Amino acid sequence: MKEAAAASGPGAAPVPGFLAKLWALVEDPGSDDVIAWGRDGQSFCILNEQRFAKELLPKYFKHNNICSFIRQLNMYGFRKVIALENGMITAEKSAAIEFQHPFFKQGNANLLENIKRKVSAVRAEDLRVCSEDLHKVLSEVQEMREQQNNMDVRLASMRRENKALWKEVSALRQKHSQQQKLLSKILQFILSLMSGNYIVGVKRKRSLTDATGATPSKFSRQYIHLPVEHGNAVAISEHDPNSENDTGIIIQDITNTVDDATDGLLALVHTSGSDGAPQTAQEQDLPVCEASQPIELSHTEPDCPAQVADNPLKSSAVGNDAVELHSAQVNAPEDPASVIDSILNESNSTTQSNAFLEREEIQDFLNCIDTSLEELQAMLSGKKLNFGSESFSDVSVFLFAHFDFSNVIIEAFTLFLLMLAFIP
Amino acid sequence: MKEAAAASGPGAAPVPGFLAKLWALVEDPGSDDVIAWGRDGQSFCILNEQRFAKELLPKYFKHNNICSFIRQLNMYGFRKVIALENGMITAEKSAAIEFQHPFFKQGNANLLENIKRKVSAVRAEDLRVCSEDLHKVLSEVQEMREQQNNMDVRLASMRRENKALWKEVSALRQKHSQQQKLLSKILQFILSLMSGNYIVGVKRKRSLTDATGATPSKFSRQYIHLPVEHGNAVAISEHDPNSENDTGIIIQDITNTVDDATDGLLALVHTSGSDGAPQTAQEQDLPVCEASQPIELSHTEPDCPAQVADNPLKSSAVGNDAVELHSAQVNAPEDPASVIDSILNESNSTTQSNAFLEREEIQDFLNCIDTSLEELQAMLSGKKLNFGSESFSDVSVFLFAHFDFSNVIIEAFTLFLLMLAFIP
Amino acid sequence: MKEAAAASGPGAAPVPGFLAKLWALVEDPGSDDVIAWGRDGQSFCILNEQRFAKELLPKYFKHNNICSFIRQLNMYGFRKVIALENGMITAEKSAAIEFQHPFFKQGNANLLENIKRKVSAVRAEDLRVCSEDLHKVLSEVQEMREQQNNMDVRLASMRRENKALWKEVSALRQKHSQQQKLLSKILQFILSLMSGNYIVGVKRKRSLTDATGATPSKFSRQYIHLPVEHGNAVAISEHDPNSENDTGIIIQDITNTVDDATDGLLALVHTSGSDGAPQTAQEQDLPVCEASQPIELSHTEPDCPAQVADNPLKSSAVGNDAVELHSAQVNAPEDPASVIDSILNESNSTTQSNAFLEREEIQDFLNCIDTSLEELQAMLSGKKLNFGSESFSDVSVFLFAHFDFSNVIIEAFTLFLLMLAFIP
DNA sequence: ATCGTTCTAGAATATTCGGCA
DNA sequence: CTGCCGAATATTCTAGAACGA
Repeated sequence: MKEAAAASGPGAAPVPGFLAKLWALVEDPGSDDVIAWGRDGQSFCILNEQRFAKELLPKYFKHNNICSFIRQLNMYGFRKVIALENGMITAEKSAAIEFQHPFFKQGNANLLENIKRKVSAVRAEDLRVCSEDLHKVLSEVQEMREQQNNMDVRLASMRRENKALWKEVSALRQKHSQQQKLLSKILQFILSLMSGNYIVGVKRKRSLTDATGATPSKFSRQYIHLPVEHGNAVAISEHDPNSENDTGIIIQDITNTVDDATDGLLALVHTSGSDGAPQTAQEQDLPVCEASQPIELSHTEPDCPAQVADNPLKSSAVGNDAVELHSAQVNAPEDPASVIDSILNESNSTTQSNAFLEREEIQDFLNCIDTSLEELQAMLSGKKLNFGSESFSDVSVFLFAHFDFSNVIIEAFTLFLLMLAFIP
Repeated sequence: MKEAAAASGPGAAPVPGFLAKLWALVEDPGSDDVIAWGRDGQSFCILNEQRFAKELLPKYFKHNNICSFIRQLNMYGFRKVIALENGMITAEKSAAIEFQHPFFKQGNANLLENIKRKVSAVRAEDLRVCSEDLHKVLSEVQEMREQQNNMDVRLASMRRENKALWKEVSALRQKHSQQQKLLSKILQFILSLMSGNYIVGVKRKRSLTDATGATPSKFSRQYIHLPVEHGNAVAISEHDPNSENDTGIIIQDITNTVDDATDGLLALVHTSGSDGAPQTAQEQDLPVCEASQPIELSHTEPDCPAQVADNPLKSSAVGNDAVELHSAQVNAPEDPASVIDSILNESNSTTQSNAFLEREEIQDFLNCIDTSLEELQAMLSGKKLNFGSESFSDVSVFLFAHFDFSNVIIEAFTLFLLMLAFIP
Repeated sequence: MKEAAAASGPGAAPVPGFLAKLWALVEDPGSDDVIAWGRDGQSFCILNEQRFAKELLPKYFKHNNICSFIRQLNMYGFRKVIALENGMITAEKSAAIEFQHPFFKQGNANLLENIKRKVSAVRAEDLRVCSEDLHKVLSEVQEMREQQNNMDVRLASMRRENKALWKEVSALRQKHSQQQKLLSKILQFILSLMSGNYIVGVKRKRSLTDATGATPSKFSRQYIHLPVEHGNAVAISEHDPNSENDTGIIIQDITNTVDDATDGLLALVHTSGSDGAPQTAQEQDLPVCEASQPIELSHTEPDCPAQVADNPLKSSAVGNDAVELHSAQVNAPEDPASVIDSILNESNSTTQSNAFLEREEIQDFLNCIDTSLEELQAMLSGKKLNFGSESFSDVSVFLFAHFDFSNVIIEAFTLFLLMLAFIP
């Protein structure tokens, strides 16, 4: 009877107790009135539920509950066969219970081993899908959120970095601008030096001529002008479409930052006291305006102390003419000293208008030069030139009183003149 | 019987049929042997399952299945009371089935309305949870999406910023390079000045020698080289490949494009007439081109009018030697003028190689100095020095024909020679 | 009879009980007078509602309510067939009830499985919504994930870019610093030149005095040195609030802080003692400090040598004091020679080492010069030259001891002296 | 750890009720 | 008014889960 499981023999699949018992129950001819094979052995029927539960079940199982039995059936995949007459209200006794399973066929006990007990793996579908996916999504979202925050932080840090970079670049640009200005000044200086040379040369000729006894007064201004102008003029004003600068040799660098307003300030203070020697002082401002327009920063530094080196000119004694001349000229950009001065000063980096030399200033300068030369000529020609130590001293002072190179030339020239004077 | 539900009256909570029937069943004294109140009316018991199912159930429900009945009980929240004696296998048949519910108490029919049928609470729960979570997730996702877009924007803006930064840096680099070149040139200039100083000494000697009446043709090229070129500077037009400017003093600053390595070219053309002759001044414009290109503007200004002032050097008569010499030489690096020229030209926009002076050049320079000194020595030691007026004029030309500093030296030397000549 | 459902066999679609029972009812020939196939088996008709409900329904269902039956029919998608004669109010009682369904055709029991019971759209809705939303969320999340990764990549690339930018900026800063130093040197040089000019003037006085009969031999090289240096050294110390530099010609370059808009301050104070008075030289280093500190990169360039050379200026009387001073001082930037020297040297500190002259080389050069001069001296002294040999030699030394421009002046000055000497 | 038992729940269908167009 | 439908409940079948062996 209960050999179903045992009969399967050793090595065979151990058919669960329930199946074995069920097989035995159904097979047992003695209980056919209670439970028996159904339609051609394709299913089995419990004909008398009452008796089955109370009489048979306890013999095979630990209970007399048909519910438990049915539960087992379901657990093993058996399905109830729905009878048409089920619905009958007046059904009464005929309520037979019929179950079937693909592998529970009369005469095929060997199929039993294919019947497997269900292990809760079904319910997955809906909830699993839903909840699972949902949880997956949730975790994923959380992960992404973290990632996002992370990225946020990185982005912020990069932002800061970038700001710093901008500051750096701005500073660099400013520095560059500063340097450029300096360079420009130096170049101007050198050029003015060179041009000054020329002028001197030209003038010398004249001077010579004049010295010979000509009419110094004839020197038309323009005449001298030209070369001179030319000399400097070398620095020319080409109009930049941007029109930011229009004169002189301009090396302009307009950068972006307003900040750069800072300037190197170089003040030249000359205080040379020399006996009896006239001093020539000359100063000028070289306001270098730089139009800078920063992107966002806007602190303009008014650090430019517009420091004007004043020269008290306590000149005196002989040669004051020269002094006068000197004093007469202002803003002569070509004067190396002033150029240097401006280079050093350069603090006037106010707003825009990188006004180097205004054309008028240049004009003034040129005029100045002319005047100076004329007077020099006059002096030299109408002189008796006795070189006493004093006059000499005067000349020497004149000679070295200036800082710039053009003076050197002038000095040389002067010496030459003196020499000429000496030569009988 | 079935008034349980109906009896509750109108307006009252409509107690479900099952509860009403159950109440009636339990209350019915006639069925107390099958179903009745349990422990003090706190629960009810089915004393005879068999009879209850087959006899009573059909009277109240459309089935005779105790399972269905129990299902309903569970559906309404009734719980089975586990009897101790239940576990016994051989327990007497009287194994009663006992159920209880908080609101199913004997004598308290009014509580029944509190008993609610579970309507797939599970499903509702699940759905609720699902939907809830889902909406949570949705909102979260949406939030993240916004955040992401936000970040996207920020990133893009930073990207733009970075590009601008690159441009800036590039511009700065270029500007720097430009400056470096300029600096290099200036340095070269200064160095050449220094060396020129010496060299001039050498040259002077030769000039003197020649002036003596010797063989002008002996003028070694290099020797004279310097001064001459210098003198006339011999208008040098260096052709900038970019050809934007080729004359005049040009200091060009083209920032933006790295490639164009454009250079400021500064050509100086000096044409000085020889002795006694008035000098023709010739001026040229000094177009200052500044191409400053901000980040995006890209106007390359070809404003440099390639103005080439050529001076056919119609010099003549005396001193033509110098002239000839002049024409002969070009680009002697030691010549200050040429150095300046190159500074201004700056066409050497090679890579970085802020090529100042190559070591060999310096060596040459040193050698030059040595030679100069030696020659100077020689000259000084064996002197006869007779200066003719011609030679003088020549010298004067020589003296002023040049613009650079070396001229100063030359002039000084010349003066010295003159002096020597004067001294009996 | 009961085969409707059962007959479907195992694995077949389990036709719902209602459909099976309905099929059975309609098919059953015994009930054809109550319910039977309609128009050619395309539908079925309930011919006698009363008898059908009261006699047949209970046999198949748990009710005798034709409404419930019809409800089920509707539930399964059956539609009532409206008979034309239905509209008649006085239509005979025999008004049959006719229903039809696309898959309920006589002779095609196999189609039954296609008939689906309508499920409370609610549940479906919920599920659908759930699933729908879930999938939406899923796809969205996925999309965002991609986007995030994308952004991640971009961010990383920008990060790299930024690093490169930092490097660039750093390099630029360094380059700038280098240039600044160079410029500073050049400026110093020029200034020293100018001041040298002055000094020369002073010296001239001395020279004259000396030449008059003093002890020229006292002029040691160093001696001359001092004044010169001093000349520039005048360069004065203005106190920059930033206190980073406090002396001399200062060109300061502070990059990092935008605000501090530090200023290069270059103060030149010339204090030239009057004739015969010793000059006080004072020099200081011009430390150019560049404090650059990026946010995260932390390469602090130790470019700031915090080198403060102070010269207590114990200048005094004539001569040797100066010598002492001299020996005491090294690397006096104000000395043109040293300035140039430093300029040239400075290349070593840069990156690529635009190797100029090595300090030793320069030294060699100087020595060379000295030697040459000595020899020259010797030669000259052995001459008949009217000069006091000594004084001349001295002058020569003076003449060639320096390479810089001040020499030009010095030379001129020397010439002048010579001239004086010549003039009877 | 699998299986068995029991209680409970899920799910589909069934029945009923009520509403709507 | 009635066919159709939503909703609540009922019935049935099956499954989940706890617990014990």
